[in-house]
Amino acid sequence: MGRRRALEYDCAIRDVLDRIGDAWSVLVIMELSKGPCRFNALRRVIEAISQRMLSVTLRNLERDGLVSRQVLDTSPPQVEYSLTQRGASLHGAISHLAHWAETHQPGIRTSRAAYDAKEPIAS
Amino acid sequence: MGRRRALEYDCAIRDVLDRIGDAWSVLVIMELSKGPCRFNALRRVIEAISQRMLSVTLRNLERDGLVSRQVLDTSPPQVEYSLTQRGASLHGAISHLAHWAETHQPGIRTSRAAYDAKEPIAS
DNA sequence: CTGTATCCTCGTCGATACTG
DNA sequence: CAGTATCGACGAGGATACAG
Repeated sequence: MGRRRALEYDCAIRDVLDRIGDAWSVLVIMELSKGPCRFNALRRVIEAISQRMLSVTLRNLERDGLVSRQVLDTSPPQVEYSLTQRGASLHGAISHLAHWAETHQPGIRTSRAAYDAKEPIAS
Repeated sequence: MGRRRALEYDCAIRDVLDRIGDAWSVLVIMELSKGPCRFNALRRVIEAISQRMLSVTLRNLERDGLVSRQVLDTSPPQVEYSLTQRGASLHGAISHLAHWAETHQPGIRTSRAAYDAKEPIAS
């Protein structure tokens, strides 16, 4: 799955990062945390995602029991995705990290700018 | 910097995940949280990492002000890396996620096994 | 010891076309 | 509407060689 396993070192955290470290999983989780959503509705909200990646991302999340997939018996058939309890729990944990990120983002941006200023693109 | 930016959507959290979502940053932070460490010492601890990736990872962490680089005036010259306060703070946030991971890993493994059992490798 | 530069492989993802 | 299959392009990263 994805990139080569780093080590046995800290399996648990790596498992999670392998899942949410990718570009889209977090966005999907964030969106689903607002409530259930159908496939194409998600596509519209997360504009930049390709059909393939949304499909892959949802399947992986479902596989880990973070998202549940409910086929609605309508015509044409619709599929509704929603966070499971575990998914909601992960959303909470992510929020914690997101809070850290928001708190420290200004400082990080400053650090980056300072660093880049000293190492001028090295052409 | 890795992959294409997803969206403006949730910049802060994406910034962090772009940094720690990769295979090595978390391991480096974990290791440095135990105390300062030199380049090759890190290499030995994180066996699977290539020289190049350790270098790249450390530089990125330094750029974000998460790790500080201290050149020791010895012969031959040595370089000691350590977590900054911000880095230590991030380590705390990661630990929170790691705790979630450890708590839920058994359930996730179970879910995966159940899922995979239903979708037999499709060869 | 602590890196950087180059090359090359291999996985990842977007585009496209097609199915239920 | 909700996907899957195939293909091709791109880029991350390992190996290696070299530099300070």
